[in-house]
Amino acid sequence: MSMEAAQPLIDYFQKIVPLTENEQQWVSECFKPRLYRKRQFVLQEGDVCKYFNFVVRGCLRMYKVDDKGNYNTLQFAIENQFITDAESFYNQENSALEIEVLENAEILQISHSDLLKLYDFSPKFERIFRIISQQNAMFLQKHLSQVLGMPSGERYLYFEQEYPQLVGRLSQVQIAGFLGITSECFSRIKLHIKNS
Amino acid sequence: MSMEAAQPLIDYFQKIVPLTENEQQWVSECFKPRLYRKRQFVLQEGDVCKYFNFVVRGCLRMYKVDDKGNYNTLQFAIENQFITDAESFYNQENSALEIEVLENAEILQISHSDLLKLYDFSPKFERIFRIISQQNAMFLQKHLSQVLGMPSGERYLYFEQEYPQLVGRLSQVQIAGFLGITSECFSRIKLHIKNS
DNA sequence: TTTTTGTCTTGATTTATGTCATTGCACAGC
DNA sequence: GCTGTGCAATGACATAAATCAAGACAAAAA
Repeated sequence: MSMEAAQPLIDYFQKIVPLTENEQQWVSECFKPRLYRKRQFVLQEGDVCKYFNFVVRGCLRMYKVDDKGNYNTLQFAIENQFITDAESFYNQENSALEIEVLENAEILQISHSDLLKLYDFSPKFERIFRIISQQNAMFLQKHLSQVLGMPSGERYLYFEQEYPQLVGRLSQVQIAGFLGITSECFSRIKLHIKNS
Repeated sequence: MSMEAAQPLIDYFQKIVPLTENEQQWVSECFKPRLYRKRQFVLQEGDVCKYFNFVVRGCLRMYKVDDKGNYNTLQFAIENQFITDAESFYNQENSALEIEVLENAEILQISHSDLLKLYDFSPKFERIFRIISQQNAMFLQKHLSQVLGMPSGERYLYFEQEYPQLVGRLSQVQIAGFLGITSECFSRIKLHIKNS
């Protein structure tokens, strides 16, 4: 694959720390582009999460299926976002989650061992992935604080406000799974809020 | 304060990456020990989270108070654990959360600017805090996947299994706040599970 | 000792949400 | 044109959980 496949990711990194030609070269070599179609899986339950994923284009979701078959969604990812089961990837152990493609997607993937090589090649990558991990933790912390104990009406408003670019792109069922409510409940809340 | 105040933290770091004498010295100087009494606050809503906190001894919780006055708890922290409002600390903006001391505690605190100095002093600290951030993200991801859409019975079992060392140390109200349920519900669930 | 305080339990009731079933609609494929 | 498919809306009903209230109990304070 040509060098420019990794360009969106290199641009992303450069906003954090400028990279030398050589470092950019390493990024291009370590991150492999891959195309996925809608409904395919980047990660399936029981498998090890082999790659740290960067979305160049498309849309994905990561969720846990519970006993009743509900899709409890932890995260969506669109252009210029990362999506990875942190626990499975860093510990290289079997995952309890799935990552599914919602819209045909182009992904840049780095393996665990290649990421370790990248860290050793330049401390800049340590910094970049420290910051990415921090941002990931911030996102999870914010989301947790919103869904924990909040009534469904507030969760709906929070989603609309926090992720306006996702509202038109996802189905109600998908958003509901992210907020920990059913799609029927979601539908009723929408009606209730418009009327108030 | 004497040099050995930071020793538990240095030991913690050494398990990730061995440190030179000089690096240990920097840790001792950047992290300031502070004593807190039960019911005091390390962070109050509306303030900026000035410090990244490491618990040497004691017990703390971080929570968001909602409209109804519930304590929606994101995290507990005991010996050898970190507790910080990531969003407020990294962005140095006002916090929506509080960090409260549940048992008299000894904390090691580093300011945001001192942490940046530490990063610039040695890339080892980039690595250490990358790994700490990863662990934090893993914890949050796991907790989110458990409380999102899971019935209260399963949340209870999950807590007992995942945090046995906390069960005897926290009150039911405190655990319930972490699981996103009321203490009455928690009490009934306990009864129900023993009988089955 | 008695009082106070906090925690847990238990019951009665209300409320929010889930569940199940049905309908309508838009869209893709034949 | 149909026909299937997926998604959203809505109604009827069931159920889980919150709420409100009371009482038991233990530990700490007076």
